[in-house]
Amino acid sequence: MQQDSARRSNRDRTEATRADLIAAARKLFTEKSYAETGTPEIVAAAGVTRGALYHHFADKQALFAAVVEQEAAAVAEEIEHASPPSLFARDALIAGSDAYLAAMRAPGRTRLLLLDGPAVLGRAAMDEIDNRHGNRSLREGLVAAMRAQTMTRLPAEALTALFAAAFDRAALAIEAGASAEDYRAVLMALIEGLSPAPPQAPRPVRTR
Amino acid sequence: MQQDSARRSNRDRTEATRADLIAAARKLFTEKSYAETGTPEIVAAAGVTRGALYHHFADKQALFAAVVEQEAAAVAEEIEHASPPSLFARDALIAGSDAYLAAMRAPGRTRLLLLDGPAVLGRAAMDEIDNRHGNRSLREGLVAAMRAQTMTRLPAEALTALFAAAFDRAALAIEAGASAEDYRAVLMALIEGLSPAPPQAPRPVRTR
DNA sequence: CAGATAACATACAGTCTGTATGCAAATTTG
DNA sequence: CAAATTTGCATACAGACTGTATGTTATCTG
Repeated sequence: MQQDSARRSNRDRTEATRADLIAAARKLFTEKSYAETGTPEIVAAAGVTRGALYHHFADKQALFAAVVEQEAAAVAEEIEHASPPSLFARDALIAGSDAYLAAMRAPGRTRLLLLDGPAVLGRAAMDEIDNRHGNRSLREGLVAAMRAQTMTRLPAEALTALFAAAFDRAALAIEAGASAEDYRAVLMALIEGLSPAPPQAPRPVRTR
Repeated sequence: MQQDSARRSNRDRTEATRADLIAAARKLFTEKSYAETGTPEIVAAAGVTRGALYHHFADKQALFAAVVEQEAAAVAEEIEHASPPSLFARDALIAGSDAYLAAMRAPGRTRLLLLDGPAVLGRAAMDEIDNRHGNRSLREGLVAAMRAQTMTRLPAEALTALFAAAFDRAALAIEAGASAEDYRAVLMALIEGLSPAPPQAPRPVRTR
């Protein structure tokens, strides 16, 4: 009768405490910064001790990486949920853009994913995470737009990265209080600029 | 005869040790990251003690801010030096772009200015620094291009920020080993995309 | 149902940051 | 120009944090 909680399998225990740690860390990392959040505070919020943390994660960075991974997945999921994939290429791009900017309004997300993430894990690691989640749809959208609308043929990798960077900066600016419409307008103009289809003007692309 | 070094005015001393501290910090912050560089190491390299550091700077962040400020100024100076301001709007933009990408190849600069800077000081503070230095010419170039070539009329603030973000990401990618030509091509295409007036010779260039 | 192993908690060592204190050189002041 | 004061900086200290080592209990295995 006192064995209610003791009847947990080892795997369940691991899974539960890992989830608790990630959840507590996520809350704190989005409220404060990575540097300002100490492991004692995290484990206290999770209801365990630092022993548990260092049993499940190599170090503080590894826990942070798990949080980032989860949050990036959440953003990607929100986007996918908000933008039905069966639209015309450019419409899908626009819908995805708005969904991304909306998703990044969740408190602390910009700092977690756009400031602390790159600084703590490095740009390469963040690229890897992004490519596994959100950027995939962006890249596909851009490639589709390029293909469908004779968008200027450009290296997909670089194009995706630069657009992602612009979206990221827009999210940061909007959170800082800048005009969301201004940034949205510029983003749309950038997309539009690469899709010279509407008027069938001869579009020379001087790259050098 | 033993008073050679003691014959320094107070202001000279301050200036000298401040410069020594910033130089030592710059070297270490570009070799390692902000978090990995401790104040004991910095003061040792500068030949002073931590007492001097905390006498001249409020905290480690303030010293870091001074380093960032100086480095941003150096980048801006390199750009200005490399791109004569008396060219046609778009040519000036292109020259400035290349100069920026070249300047950011200095070891550790991308991490200092593009990763640690925003994370440690915040995006707002970095924007303030950027606007005081490098971004000014970018903004002016964009505005000039908009004006001269009937470039799509867009909010200058947002346009500048998003282009700056794209350039930043390009610098990071190039340093990470990505194809500089690919990124350059995309950047040029983005600029081109906003200038619907074809120059003169529409010769399509293979960018890939 | 022992023995091994996994999931923790506790204790410890090392390092770092920021502050407080002390002292000598420089500057100011009467 | 001597006394008082301020400045520049070194040393000493307090608190906190990270990662590791050790111990203990619960689970899994043969």
